[in-house]
Amino acid sequence: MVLRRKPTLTDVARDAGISIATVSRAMSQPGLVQPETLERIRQVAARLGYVPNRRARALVSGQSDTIGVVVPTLASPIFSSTLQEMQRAFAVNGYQLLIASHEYDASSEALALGQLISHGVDGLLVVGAERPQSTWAMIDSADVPLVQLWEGREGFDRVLVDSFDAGYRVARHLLDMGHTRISVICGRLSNNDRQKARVNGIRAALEEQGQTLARTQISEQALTIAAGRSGCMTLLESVPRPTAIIGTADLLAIGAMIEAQGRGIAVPETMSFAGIDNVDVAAHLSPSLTTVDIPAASIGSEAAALMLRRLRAPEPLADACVTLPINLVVRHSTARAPR
Amino acid sequence: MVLRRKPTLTDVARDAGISIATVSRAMSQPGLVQPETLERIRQVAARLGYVPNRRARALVSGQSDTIGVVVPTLASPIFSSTLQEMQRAFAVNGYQLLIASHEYDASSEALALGQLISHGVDGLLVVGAERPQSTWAMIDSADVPLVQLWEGREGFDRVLVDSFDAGYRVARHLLDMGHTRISVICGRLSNNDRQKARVNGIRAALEEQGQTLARTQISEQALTIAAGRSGCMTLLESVPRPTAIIGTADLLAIGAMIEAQGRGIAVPETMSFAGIDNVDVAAHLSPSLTTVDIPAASIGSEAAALMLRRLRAPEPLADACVTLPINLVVRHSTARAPR
DNA sequence: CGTCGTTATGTAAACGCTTTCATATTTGCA
DNA sequence: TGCAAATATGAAAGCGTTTACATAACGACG
Repeated sequence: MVLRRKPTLTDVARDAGISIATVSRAMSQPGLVQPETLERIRQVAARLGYVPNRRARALVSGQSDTIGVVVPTLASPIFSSTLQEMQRAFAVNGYQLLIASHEYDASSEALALGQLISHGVDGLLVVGAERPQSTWAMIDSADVPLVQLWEGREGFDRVLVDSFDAGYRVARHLLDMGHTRISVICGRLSNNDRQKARVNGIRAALEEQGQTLARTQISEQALTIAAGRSGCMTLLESVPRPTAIIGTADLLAIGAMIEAQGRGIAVPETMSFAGIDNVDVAAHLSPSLTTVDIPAASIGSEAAALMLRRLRAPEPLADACVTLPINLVVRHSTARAPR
Repeated sequence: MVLRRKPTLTDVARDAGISIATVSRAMSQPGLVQPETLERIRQVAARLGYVPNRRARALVSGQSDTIGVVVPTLASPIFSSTLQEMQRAFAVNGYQLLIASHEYDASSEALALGQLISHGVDGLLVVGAERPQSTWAMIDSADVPLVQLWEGREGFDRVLVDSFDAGYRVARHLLDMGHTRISVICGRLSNNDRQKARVNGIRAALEEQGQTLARTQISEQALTIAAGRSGCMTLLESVPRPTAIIGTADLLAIGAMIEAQGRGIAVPETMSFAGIDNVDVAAHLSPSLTTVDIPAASIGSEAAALMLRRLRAPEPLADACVTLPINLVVRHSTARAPR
């Protein structure tokens, strides 16, 4: 009784003694077929286990009900929550997400984008604006709606978060507390304009106070807790020792703080620690981590909303630009600088 | 100069003064066309910005180079790392991942699976084996290779992790340390056979020692740190107070431990805490968290390997079953029970 | 009672590609 | 030189849908 081949419109049509056009209409525009015919078709379809083939539908209609997303990595609490929200918003509207990641490698990203385009996605979501000219050219010629996340260039929709400001604010907070020796642990800067902007924001705040951010005050690391620890180890060796360390991602700050505590350094009395992201665990650490809240989930839902709006609009739209607010969350890992 | 329509094989063929069949061959089996013709075709294709349309290719070849994955949630460190590895393994082999999540809702899962199937994925990856008969029927009739993750029923490939044993081992560890009042914070049990198995494992270990696991010793919560805290609050009220709390997910255990510490309870001297998962942060907490390591990333790569093997095999294969080892990681959040 | 909308259904042409089969054209070898 | 085998290309038939366009049946209306 096992069918080797999946039933098609033709199979249903034959069994129902009717033409495939009518069956097709019964599936997509039920109003157009007579109620009793409709009923018969539905029964046959159910009996055969007919499932419409979206590839064929996509081929003729030009719509695939599929959205492509390219993120740097899936293994990050930030991108996870963005994706989670995005997936939810799109699923509700009948879209599936084709997800790719590239581990901060420009050519992997280009490859992934090319594949997604050739899969015929109805829309494309990308993180950041920094990519080779050739990749942009590919996106342009694909003629597919694009929404940029976090950072974005003009000409396409974008959901922005001011990473520079995030860096600026957290640095400013520490400066206001009287810190004059602030060091930074950041993620790999290449192909990561968010990390760059955060560091630049910190630098701007420091320079505003006549301070500088020397190379020796920066440790570039992978984005893990363990890397935060090792970054902290390095920075602790500099003389004079910093009174505050900013991790440009919470995981880095968390690692750094833990490392310092492990060495008997009192946090925040002797040294302050602050991050950016506001990941789940930050609020629960001891001491709880001062950080800048990045609304990762909202980025996902806003981006989805923008994309859906564009997909539904019959004529071309001017590109939209939504900037989401960020907030300094002062907790207990930062305090006035010791004298 | 902007092309409104994407160039097709026909466009390339016309410009190169050649038939579409040859162009098609030039794209997929370059060996079959004369070097100079090939060169000419390549130039025209490049000039036109031709990208093959995979939907059309999929329609005729029956292969979409697309793999569907359905996970309970994207916002979990565990599933994230599984997905990350999976995505990498598949990308290397030219496959794209269509990812859906269902938030532990059976009907959402069925919907997602239906959509993936109708998209014509070449393979399907699912978490767990617990789903309604109708969903299984759909999977069966789709006639698509399936790999099950974490738990799985016979008849399909599966990459297993013994969740029961994970629960058993962590409970056993506490029992061996002399604990007699062990309470549990677990995730929502409905539609989550991993959580169920972990709890059952714990129960089995307890009963082996003549103990029981009463309803009042279990707190069912969402899978977040905050939920772990609130679960801990509840359990602390029971009299006599437990001497050890197991979180059936690290996030729960972490939240619980933090809550207890916040109330001035000495960990592990007065109370022990243990989790399951071995998330990144577990090793870095103070005290570091005793837990059971679940090889989430390996699950992803193993599953991908199984799927790729099946996709490449010309004839049907017997279903494979890989069980990945789990390991109790004893750290500093557990100690002998106080007298 | 013939003409005109309606309404329900059928016919057939795409959509962009792969692939079989047929048709040259070239090469190898007796 | 002749014939088979190998090589390169083309013509055309799908793959499973959607969707004009055509057709048929049926009242309604003048």
